[in-house]
Amino acid sequence: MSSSSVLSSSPSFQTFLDLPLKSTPFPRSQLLLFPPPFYKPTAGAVFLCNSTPPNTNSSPSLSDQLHPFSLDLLKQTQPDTNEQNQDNLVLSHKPKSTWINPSRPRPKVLSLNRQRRPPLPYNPDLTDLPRISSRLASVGPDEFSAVIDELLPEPPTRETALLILNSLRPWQKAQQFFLWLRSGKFFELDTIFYNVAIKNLRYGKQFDAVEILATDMIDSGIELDNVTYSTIITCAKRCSKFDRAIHWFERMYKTGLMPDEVTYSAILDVYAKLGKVEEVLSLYERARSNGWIPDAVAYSVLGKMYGEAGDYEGIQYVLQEMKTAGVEPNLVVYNTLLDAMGKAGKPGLARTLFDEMLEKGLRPNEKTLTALIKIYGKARWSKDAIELWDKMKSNNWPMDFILYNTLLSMCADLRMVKEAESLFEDMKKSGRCVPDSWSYTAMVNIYTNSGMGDKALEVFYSMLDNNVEPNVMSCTCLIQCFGKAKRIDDVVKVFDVLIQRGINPDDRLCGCLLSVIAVCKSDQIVKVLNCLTMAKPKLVGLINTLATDDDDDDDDVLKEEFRGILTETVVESRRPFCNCLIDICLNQNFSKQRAQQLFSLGCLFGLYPGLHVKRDREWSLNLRSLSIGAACMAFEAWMENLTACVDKKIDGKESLPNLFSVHTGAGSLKLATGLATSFAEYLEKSAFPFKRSEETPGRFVATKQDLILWIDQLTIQL
DNA sequence: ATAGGGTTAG
Repeated sequence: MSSSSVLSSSPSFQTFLDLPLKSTPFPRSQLLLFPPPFYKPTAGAVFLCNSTPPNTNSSPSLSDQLHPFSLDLLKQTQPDTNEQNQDNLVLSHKPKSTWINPSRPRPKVLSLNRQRRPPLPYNPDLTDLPRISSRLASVGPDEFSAVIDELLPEPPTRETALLILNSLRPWQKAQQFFLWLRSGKFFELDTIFYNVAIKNLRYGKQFDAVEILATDMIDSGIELDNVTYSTIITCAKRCSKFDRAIHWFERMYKTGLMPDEVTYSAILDVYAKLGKVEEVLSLYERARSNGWIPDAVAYSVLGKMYGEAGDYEGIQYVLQEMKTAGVEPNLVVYNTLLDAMGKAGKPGLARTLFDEMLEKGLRPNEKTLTALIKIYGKARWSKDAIELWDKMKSNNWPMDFILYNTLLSMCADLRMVKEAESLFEDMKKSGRCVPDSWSYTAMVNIYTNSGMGDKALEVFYSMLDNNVEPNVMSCTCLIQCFGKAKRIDDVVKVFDVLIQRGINPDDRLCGCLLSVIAVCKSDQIVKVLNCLTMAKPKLVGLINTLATDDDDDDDDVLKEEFRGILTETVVESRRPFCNCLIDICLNQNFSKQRAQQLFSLGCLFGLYPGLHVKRDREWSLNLRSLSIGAACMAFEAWMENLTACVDKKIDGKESLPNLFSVHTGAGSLKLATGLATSFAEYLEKSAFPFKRSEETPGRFVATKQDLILWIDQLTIQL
């Protein structure tokens, strides 16, 4: 999971727990350290003339100059209405495309001409090359030097050396060969040699070595050109050293070299990967006003960025910009935008885009189809998914193992058991794709989702027989399934396999074990607790604390113990932990007070955001994503609150809304039994005045009158 | 067959 979603999912949690904040890749102040461009200013680049020479930090940076520019844009496109202002704010970041061709020319940020490659000289002694290459490819690191000497008794020509260098993998060989060439001094190693060497190091993600080479170039006075910079920047990006990528980009301006569009798109992608949408847009617009006609690659970068942000308006903006610039989307752009549409939750528009792409005569590839299948699966559009699958077969569109696995996962989500089985057979017969742990896990998932535990176990064992390493998810699915079926011995059996195989039980799996403990009979609990002791002993300790009645002053003990566990738990498992622990307290007859304490700690730690919604006419309680026990605790706490509210406002009842509602959700395919049913049962057993809504499944309502009447009765009873 | 940028699965 990405760090940004960790940050955004529960901000308040971090405050309370004093979690170490996941730091952004580098501080904003560094991000804004663009170089002071000191290249010869073009006409109209007035403010650039005033910038001081390089190597001082006091001059206005390019981004300082860009910053007000983006603020200007914000002002120009300020939304004129205040409805949906959240969405419009996003829109307002996107400049209108009429921006090109402004009255005053803007200072240059990129060169409109790509760096050209000199034509290659004809080289007659390339005939030996295959022999040399294949030999070097097969030789181990220890003999490498000796084999080079043997294969190249005569110094190679410059061209042969370049060809060999280019073909060497892994990076250690390329590095060795490069050093051999350098020490041999057969000819001067120019920029091209360094560029090829850097590219090879990039394959091996050796960014430190890349920087050493680049520094070496600088020290030796070898020119760094656009190819050098774009390779360094993309290497930094692939190694997640975004600050270094920006450092080298800045250095270009400092040394007076203009990036061309390749380098420029590379840096756009760096900012995009950092989620710096505004910076990307400023750079994009700035280059546009320089007369840049971006190509498909640049638009793919923009599209991907908006996809990651789930920003539908942004995707539309990209499409519009392409039209304005007269750029036709190619297959990659379509693939990116389709995926982006999926991430923005727009399956219908993805389908339309796909149709448009077909109409243009483009043939989808594996990635296109993977994106679409994922979207249809997520949207639960089984009809469209099956239709697409038929089309894939009849058009003989390409399949790869990722697409197979995506199809299998979709079948699991949509409970398409038959289809999954035939796909799985297809895959085995295809000859090209061998089922991997992902495929087997999808099959396990399919069977466990449908309650077919024995079938799932069968697939699980066939995975082991085929020497495919099971992953933790397959174990989690099985444990969940057997837990629901109260087959505790099978739960333990699966857990044992996991331990034997040395698979690390992750937080999800521990959450699953907790949920098993919540539902199993008391004489079975110890078996599961034994598993949990191996997986996460602290949770067993916490359960012991919960089993002990609170003697008034150990409130903080529980709080600190729980906090300690949550701090080291991944975000997406924190709420499930709390849910399950509450269920354990209630189902295993620990004191109810413990369940209440857990719930309020959960609220304190920000695990249950957005529980209450107050509108003028209706106050509601959103119990979706709570377990039944947690839902009851939340509901009772809410009722207590409402009672206090009504009592306080005894003279001003008009400030209360007319309607109160509780939402449990109707229960998706995945949670077939659903919270709604359990909550309805709970309400029936209690005297609370809420009734099931006739119109909306998963909704329970009470009027203000109901509530006041109920409270009055309570008072009389007391 | 000799150097650079973008797209695929819980």
